[in-house]
Amino acid sequence: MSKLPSLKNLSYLLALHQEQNFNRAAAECNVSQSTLSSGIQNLEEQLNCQLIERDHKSFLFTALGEEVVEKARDIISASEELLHYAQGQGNIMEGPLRLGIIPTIAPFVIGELSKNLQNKFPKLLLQLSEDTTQNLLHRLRNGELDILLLALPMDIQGNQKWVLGRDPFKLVVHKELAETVGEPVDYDKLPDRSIFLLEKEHCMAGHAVAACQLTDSIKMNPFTATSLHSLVQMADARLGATFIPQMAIDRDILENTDLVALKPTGQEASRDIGLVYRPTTSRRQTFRKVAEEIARLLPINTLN
Amino acid sequence: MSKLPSLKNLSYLLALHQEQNFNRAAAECNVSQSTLSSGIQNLEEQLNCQLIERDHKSFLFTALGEEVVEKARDIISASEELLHYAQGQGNIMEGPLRLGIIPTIAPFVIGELSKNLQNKFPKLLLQLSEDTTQNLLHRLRNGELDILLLALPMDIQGNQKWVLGRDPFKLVVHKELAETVGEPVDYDKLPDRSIFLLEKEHCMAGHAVAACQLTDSIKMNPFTATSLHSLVQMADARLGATFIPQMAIDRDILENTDLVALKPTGQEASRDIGLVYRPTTSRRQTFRKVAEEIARLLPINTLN
DNA sequence: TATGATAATCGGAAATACCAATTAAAAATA
DNA sequence: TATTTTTAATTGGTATTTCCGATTATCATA
Repeated sequence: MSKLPSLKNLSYLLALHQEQNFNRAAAECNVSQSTLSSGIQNLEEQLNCQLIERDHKSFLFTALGEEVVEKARDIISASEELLHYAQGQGNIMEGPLRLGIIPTIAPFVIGELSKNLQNKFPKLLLQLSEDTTQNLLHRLRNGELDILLLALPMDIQGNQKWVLGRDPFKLVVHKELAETVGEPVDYDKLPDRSIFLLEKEHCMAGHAVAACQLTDSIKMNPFTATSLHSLVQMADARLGATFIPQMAIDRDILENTDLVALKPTGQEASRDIGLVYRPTTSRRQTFRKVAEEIARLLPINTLN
Repeated sequence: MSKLPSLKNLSYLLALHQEQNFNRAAAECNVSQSTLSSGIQNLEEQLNCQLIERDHKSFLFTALGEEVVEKARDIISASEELLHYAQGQGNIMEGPLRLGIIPTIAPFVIGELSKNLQNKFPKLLLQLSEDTTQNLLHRLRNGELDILLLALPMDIQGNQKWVLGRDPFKLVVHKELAETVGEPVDYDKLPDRSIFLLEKEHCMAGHAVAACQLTDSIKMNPFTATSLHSLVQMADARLGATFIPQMAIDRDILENTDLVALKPTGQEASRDIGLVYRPTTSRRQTFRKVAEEIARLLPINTLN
């Protein structure tokens, strides 16, 4: 049986894949360029296959090389986890935890969440990162993040998830408009193009439309906002109505406005909130405890 | 950041855990005893924790050591998989696949299965192993086996599963008894203590009792058999009736007997057949293709 | 008390990992 | 076009690590 590749060489390969440049990758690994170069050659020899196509000046990862990178990532991160685990004397709630959250959830949970985690697991080092669903999924794949807090349904690619709970949508309008619209909401009473939503990079626009059965309605305004807070300001300026998730209202996003929240049409006008992680992780237990903490903060907790 | 442990030292630890003896473990790894000894010490230093308690003469793995062994196993096997994968130029249906099957399934699928896999994936090296559910689960944990074909429901511990299909139970009686019993079966027409089952090491006894709603019936005979073929012989000798899964009947287990198969009472008198694997595996795609092949051989295929 | 088995330790030899300097080739710039 | 810069591979030498055989220390047991 041939010898296993060394973790060192695998980490060289990962750095090279990330930097796409031998010098920068070598610097990243704190070794000389020649060391990294021969490390890669060594690896190719051991694996008995071509990982990168040399182009005399530059290079390109082969298809096989890309796949080896994927697998190497899992091995390296499992090894890092083993190291942390052992150094923490087996305490799984210790060390860094890199959590990615989408912008329509983050501001309404991170305060309470980090406070609670800090209390219960003082050695856990929560590192938050706010980004769009697509970017977060990419960074999860990279190994740059450990878990993601997303709104579902969503294509989570090869990953696994727990559904933590549900977050109802409310139609938010100026109080002077509330009576005209009624409750539950009758969209026909709203002027055309008077519903404002987030730009489509945010999944919330789609979720709200689907959950509230508003597909292709002429009621939607083509102008889109980039944050829930902007939407609230637009509604407060009587430009129209909008959908705001319950968790934002619970955190007083409507304070100091003249807005009211109405229950939209549709039995279950809500989005699901889920925690997403790589199927190859070996930190399920850690993630699970975090999942429980997050679920307790949601308007409707559906975690087992 | 501290240095990652080397795969070599991790494999020394695994060998030591398996052999529980430095000399044998060293032989296993093809290194000297001193090398293995210092490898372990080295590892403890790097991980900054005690993995084994030295007792001046012998030793014992600490709780933390046991857990590190678990995690190390995953890392080593992921590395071996990477090696195989790369050496096979990325062909996931290549190299050894160690499949464990329980005795009440094995004889009725392995013939067709190995033939079909051989045709479709000639480079796949299927290594079969027949054992009880409990032993198989233990060997899966060990890394001694890759996947298990089991009857469900069953506590599969921390593992993951796919349900491949369903296998109905039939009540098998001598043809001279068939008319008395009727169809669907009226158990009251059977004499007391006339139903024979497998010994309780086999999960099938429990599954049959549950599926056919026979709990604690006085109809059961306390004498138990060790194989389905014995049960068939006993029924053929008019000692009583028994339950036989459809897949066995499909493979002509009743040939050259005077037995008939009757539909038992109960809407869904059947067992589920599932494929079980470690959650940390990185060979899901390979396993999935095997799952599809197995599902095609079952009486009722329920795999997506 | 001797014997055998065990794991740790020690010293030296072999293998390797690493670096700095150099080379070679292409790209960017003058 | 000539020069400079950037890039990865190669080379040769050094430092480090790994490994082995021999030895030691400890215990169980004959």
